[in-house]
Amino acid sequence: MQKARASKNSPEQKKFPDKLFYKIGEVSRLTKVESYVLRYWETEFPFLRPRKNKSGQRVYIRKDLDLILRIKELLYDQKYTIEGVRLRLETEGTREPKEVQEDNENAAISPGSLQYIKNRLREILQQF
Amino acid sequence: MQKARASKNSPEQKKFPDKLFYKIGEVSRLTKVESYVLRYWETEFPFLRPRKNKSGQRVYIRKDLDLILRIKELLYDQKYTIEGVRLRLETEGTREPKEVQEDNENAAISPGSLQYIKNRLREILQQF
DNA sequence: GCTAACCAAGCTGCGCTACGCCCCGATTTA
DNA sequence: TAAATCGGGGCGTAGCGCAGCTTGGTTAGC
Repeated sequence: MQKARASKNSPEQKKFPDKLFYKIGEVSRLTKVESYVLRYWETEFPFLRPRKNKSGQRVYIRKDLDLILRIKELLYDQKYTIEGVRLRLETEGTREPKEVQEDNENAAISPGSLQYIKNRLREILQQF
Repeated sequence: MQKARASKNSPEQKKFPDKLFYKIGEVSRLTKVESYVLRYWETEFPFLRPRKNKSGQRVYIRKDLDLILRIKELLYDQKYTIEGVRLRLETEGTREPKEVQEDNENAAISPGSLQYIKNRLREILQQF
């Protein structure tokens, strides 16, 4: 009952101070991701491109923070590659979980024929 | 109506020749994964460890082929890291083990000979 | 004086890949 | 039937290339 995957109004949202803009240092502290990693991610994720102010400093907004946390989770917890994260986040709006039900194990001898079994037995014996 | 009969051999299943054992070269051809990659995966995925026959050659079974295709999809399509695939497959296996129903289709075979063959089969399988 | 920007170069280890030797099984020869 | 030959796998391991940071150097704003 505690958490339901950090959505729009989850209590976890509270941990970010209520301000409109964040500089890279703040973002780094809040998300526990080093500044240089944030700068690097920018080169890898086209959808993580904060604006810059007059003097060229990055200006992050709340949405960026959520995105950063999501990337962090996919990369470090779920262990996707950067490309995997990119793929996944780009197609995330497309809600299609693709539930592929695994087949059961039908490995063994099922068809009811003595001849069938004997053939398989020979096959096995050839292994030796 | 016809689904009752088609359950065991779904269309996808047909792509593998119907045999019990495969050598690494065959597996490589069937799954389109190089032999040396298969050997490498063995060092990374504890659940992909084919038996070896007397001469030390790997002996894969059908279940391994399915597993290999699954790994391939996670690695190359979804772009997980190897560790990510491992995590995912290890927790995925914690589903329902699915009770295996068996031995009720043997009516046509004379009970005596079937039992003999099964015993012999087990005996052989122990050799691996 | 701290923080940020940019760029280049360096580092680590993941995920193969190449290499050299060995063995199996089919065919030939005796 | 056995022995000999031989080519196409199969084996394990060392080496390699690049993904993903990480560091260092320099310049500039608050």
